[in-house]
Amino acid sequence: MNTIRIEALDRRAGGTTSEQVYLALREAIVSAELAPGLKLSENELAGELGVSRTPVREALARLRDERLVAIVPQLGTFVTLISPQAVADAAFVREALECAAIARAVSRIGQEEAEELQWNLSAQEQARASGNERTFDRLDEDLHRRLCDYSGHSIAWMLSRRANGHLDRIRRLSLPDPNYLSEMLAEHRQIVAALAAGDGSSAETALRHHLRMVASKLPSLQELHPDYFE
Amino acid sequence: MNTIRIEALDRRAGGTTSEQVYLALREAIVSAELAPGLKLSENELAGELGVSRTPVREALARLRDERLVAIVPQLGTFVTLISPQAVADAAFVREALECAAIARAVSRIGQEEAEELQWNLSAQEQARASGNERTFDRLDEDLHRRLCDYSGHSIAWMLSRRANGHLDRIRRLSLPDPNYLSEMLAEHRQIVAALAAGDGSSAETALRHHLRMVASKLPSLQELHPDYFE
DNA sequence: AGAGTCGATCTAGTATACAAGTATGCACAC
DNA sequence: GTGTGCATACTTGTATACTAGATCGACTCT
Repeated sequence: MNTIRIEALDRRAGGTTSEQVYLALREAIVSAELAPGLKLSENELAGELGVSRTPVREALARLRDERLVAIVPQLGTFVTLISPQAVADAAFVREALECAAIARAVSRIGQEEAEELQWNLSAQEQARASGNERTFDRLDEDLHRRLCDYSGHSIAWMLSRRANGHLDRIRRLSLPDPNYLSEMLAEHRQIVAALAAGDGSSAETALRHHLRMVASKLPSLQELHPDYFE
Repeated sequence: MNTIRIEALDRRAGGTTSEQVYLALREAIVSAELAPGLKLSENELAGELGVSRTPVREALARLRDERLVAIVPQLGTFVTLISPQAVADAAFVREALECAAIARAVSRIGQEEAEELQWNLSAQEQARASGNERTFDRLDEDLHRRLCDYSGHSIAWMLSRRANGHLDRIRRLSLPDPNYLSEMLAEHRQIVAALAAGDGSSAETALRHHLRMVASKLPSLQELHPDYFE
């Protein structure tokens, strides 16, 4: 394993050490700082992060559930290569869960919720204009989480996120594309507009289209980073 | 914690100790052998099962993700009470995932798959006739897993199962009801018949109805076991 | 020179030891 | 009798030690 640059954890921060390690590792993997295919070592990670193997193991176990790492007993732990099948799976799951959620959310959106969505879109516009990719990405997640929450089943977002590791990597790799942010923002606007108009069917269609757009970036990324893929 | 009767693990069995412990504990919780609300102790569980705390902790962490236990630091681990919200969440997730799966599966069902489904139904009929609830339950799971697998996204079943802890408990508590098996079997037949006929829309409707039937048992069970519920 | 074997050095899985925090119950003061 | 406070026995979280197995390289024998 090459040296990694995961910043030292702030152990005073909320939550347990395991949680901190999990968040740090997930971010490192999704951002490709820990490249797909890389061999990890519990010992090295523990050393890098200044903790013992125990919380590292707990974090890796969670990441395995998300298919972001593969743990092979007595051999090693590896950052999984981005798998087209896994990307398709993630897209399928998000489509199923989030479309079902938005269908239920449409009748539960009040003025307050509509304003929150609008505020999010405004912030996205600002982030796009200033080229702040990381902020845009967070707002993107926040928007989708809200859509699920408004359905009354926030579990949808938790599961969606948990199944979403491979698709998240695609999204993050797509961020440098100068047109990407504009595309995404336009699609987000469509979804919110349909929701605000109370048109559940259009909202669902727009969301479905949006989710498929993310996955559709796969081929060009596969060309750009062939060693990241299966 | 009262004495529990979890059978000793067969450590020669496949998989890691953690996996064995996870399966044993999940079965114990879903079957209500470990009653909702019960306080668990990592130490006692480890002693009962003849292993150390480490694999017990890994198993409990997975069960927490399924909302089957709640872990409170420095206080204790508890079998969660069955929560109507969690049951509704599980039903929502299964509906979203499995209905999306069956919609895709319908065009992928060949003769071989149809025969497998029919074989499963026959076995269910036998299990019902002989009153073998446990076998019926396993065949029930097998049927739903197959429906997901045939969609090409077996992840749907993995997630469905992971989100399904509370609903599984409802199903298991419903098994003693003498009419329950017949009802479920009839609904399974409807789903498979629609699939075999290539009628995706009917299959989806039948599956949706079927999943809602399970959740609809909640009120009567709540009356029967008031201490199991929130 | 080439092939096979043994060993050093990794790995993750498991067991045990230690640390920090909470609830409980008993002793003691009022 | 009642209330307060501390000691104790728990809890989970983290760190460390040990086990079994796999890989790879060097060395020996043919």
